Amino acid sequence: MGIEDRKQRHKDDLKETILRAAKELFLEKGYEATSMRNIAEKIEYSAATIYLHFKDKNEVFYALHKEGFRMLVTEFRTLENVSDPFERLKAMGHVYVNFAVENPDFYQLMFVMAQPLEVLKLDLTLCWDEGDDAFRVLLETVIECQKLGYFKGFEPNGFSFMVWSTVHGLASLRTSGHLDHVRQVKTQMADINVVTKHTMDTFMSMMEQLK
Amino acid sequence: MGIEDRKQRHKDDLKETILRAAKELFLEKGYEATSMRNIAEKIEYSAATIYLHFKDKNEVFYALHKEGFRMLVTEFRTLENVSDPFERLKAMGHVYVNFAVENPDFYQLMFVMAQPLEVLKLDLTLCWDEGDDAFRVLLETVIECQKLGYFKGFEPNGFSFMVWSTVHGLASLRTSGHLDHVRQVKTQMADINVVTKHTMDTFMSMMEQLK
DNA sequence: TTATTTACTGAACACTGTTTAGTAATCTTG
DNA sequence: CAAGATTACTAAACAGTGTTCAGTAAATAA
Repeated sequence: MGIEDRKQRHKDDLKETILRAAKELFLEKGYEATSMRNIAEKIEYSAATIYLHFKDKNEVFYALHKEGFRMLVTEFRTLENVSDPFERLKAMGHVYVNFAVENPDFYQLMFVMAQPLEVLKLDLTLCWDEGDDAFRVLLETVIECQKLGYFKGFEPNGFSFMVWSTVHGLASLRTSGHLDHVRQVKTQMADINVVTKHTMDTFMSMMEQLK
Repeated sequence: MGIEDRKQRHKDDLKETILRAAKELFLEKGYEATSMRNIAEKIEYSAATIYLHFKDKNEVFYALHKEGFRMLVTEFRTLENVSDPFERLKAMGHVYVNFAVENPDFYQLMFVMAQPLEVLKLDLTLCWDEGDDAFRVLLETVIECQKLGYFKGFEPNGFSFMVWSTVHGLASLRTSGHLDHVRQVKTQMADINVVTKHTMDTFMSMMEQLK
């Protein structure tokens, strides 16, 4: 029995071990399809043990939610050395959509799923700190662009929300499969990556014309 | 074969009764939280009976999915008498977002949830006919706008995908609560409806400048 | 040495979607 | 009319779910 085997080995941070296993399973099979027993089995503990470290399945979810934002913000940080703010804005768009495509479950976790109300109210400041960071980076980039003459006459908050909507909308339609469906039925475009890029490029060149 | 007709009618009645009950429960408690037994209980049949009319829970879902699109397309049709295509495009945006705000579960059902792959492959043409209709209406409006000099030099498919992304992104961030969260933390805007409208107006006036 | 705390688990509870074997009632046919 | 076939339906079971809780063995403290 695996449980007996495990007792022979020494234990370090069990909470972290649970998160690593949960992350792997979530990214592999999705949130709904991963059971607490699956996670427990993977780390050779009983399911009940997870409840000693996390209130419920949602709390495991939110720990990873936070980690997802750290990943995204880290990727955004690598763009800090792109000096031209409009080029940076374009790069941010691509990083955002690529992140969604490469980590669809994390993306779902972070931006698509509606937050259960209790957690939203209690952890409001806690669990979205990194998300707010990401928005702040966007807003600052928009303001920088405006200093260079882009988006003249637009209120920066509204403009940032609009950019976020477009990029998030594209990421969401892309990862849900709806974009691909309409591509197949309505267009002659070769594959989903072409459509994604084409849509993004259309938006970027639209913004470029607002110089 | 009047008797055959009557039998078929009775069968259709029950199928419709199931859908009405499922719709009420889905809109009230959401898809995941509604069980087949819940639906059965509501109409005072056994759960197994539902499986005589629908292959599985997903098929109930897709029947309503289709109905949601019929509702949205119906709302779009009322805009056909708006003669100016750019005004019509703006109105479509508002109808779309309002639909999402007023029917968040239907919206989730139609645009947010990732389609289970089997159904996507089998029912591809069937279950999204109305969705494709909605996209076609958008595409035609974009083309009409271009005839009036808007969006010059943009490929209409890509432009339509971009418009859809933005409007869907706004609807999705709005209904998930993320938009409201960032509003609270980052802006001084009064309430979520103001932000939603402001974001939409920003996008519309951006498009207007492409004349 | 004894008492207490810690770390963990097996089993149970109340659910879930789905299948199947079976039952009554109705319809068809000899 | 009687017997067989068809229909409409269901109770019960299966294998799974998230979660709780009583209980246990080991480590630590008194």
